Amino acid sequence: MSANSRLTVAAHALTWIGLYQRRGHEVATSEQIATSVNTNPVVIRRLLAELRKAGLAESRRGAGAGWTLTRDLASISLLEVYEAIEPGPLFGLHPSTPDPECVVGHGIGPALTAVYDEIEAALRTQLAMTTLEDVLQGVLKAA
Amino acid sequence: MSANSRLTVAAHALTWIGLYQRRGHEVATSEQIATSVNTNPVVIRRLLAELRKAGLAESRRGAGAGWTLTRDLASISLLEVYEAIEPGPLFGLHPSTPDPECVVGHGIGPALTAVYDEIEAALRTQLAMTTLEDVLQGVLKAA
DNA sequence: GTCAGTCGTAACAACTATGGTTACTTCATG
DNA sequence: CATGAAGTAACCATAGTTGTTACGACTGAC
Repeated sequence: MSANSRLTVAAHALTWIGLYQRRGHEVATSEQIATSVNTNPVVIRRLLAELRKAGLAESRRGAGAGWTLTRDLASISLLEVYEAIEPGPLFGLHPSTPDPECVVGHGIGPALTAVYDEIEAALRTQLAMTTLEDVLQGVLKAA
Repeated sequence: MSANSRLTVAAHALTWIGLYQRRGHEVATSEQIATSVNTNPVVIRRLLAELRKAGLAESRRGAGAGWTLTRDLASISLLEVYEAIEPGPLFGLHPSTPDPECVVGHGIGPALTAVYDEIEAALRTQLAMTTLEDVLQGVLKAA
């Protein structure tokens, strides 16, 4: 898979809004964010719309419109961002149901599901350990 | 999406070969494996070819041809299988280089890379904890 | 009320990855 | 030589991601 940049762009956008608000601005426009991310504003709006569904961002319409965070950067973990934008499980099972007559075909699904569950739990634990405030601090340190 | 079933099919195929050999057979054909996985033999051959490059499987041609494991199931971890078939990193960075004039655009790459490295390390640690023998035991227990 | 600016969304194209299928070649053993 | 299976190329279909254009909906400023 790979080349899945959705988490990167989402973290970038939220961090950008957070820093912008911290500097005294009320709202950030999708065009401003898109300039920083180097993409199209619609891409930003689509992604932020998913984050809004998860309660992480809000949007205002009309004149002087734009995006705001609903919470402080320090209270948003990468896990919340990940869950807001990544629907499916990390590893999928078989495209077609394997042969139930075969011992392996019959038992491999449950066996792998147990393993995958533990792996995803570890992934989530790791994602939960980093907040967007941590990301912002990393950004400022790198600058 | 995910629907990334490559790890599932690879683990299934290797486990199947291992059990088949344990039962006294010398080689397993891609058609036999494909029947258990419920897919096309070419799909199995393509995937096993990648595992052969990684040194996990071997193939014999000609009459009486087929596939064998190079090592015991207990000595093959899911991490080795994963690395043999998943080329890229779990999370990608930006599709286009973000704005270097922007503080966030400039620093977000290194900041996220550090985070992603830790996450992948945790994923690999978890994958390394399970061997194909563990998978086979789970399969037999489920049956 | 009008206007301007911005979000909300649909629609489309391009690209990539995955999965499935057919067809043909290559090879080694009996 | 005949046979059975791997090796591989060539497609097709599907789905996800990214980028783009276009247009409607909304709201604050005037």
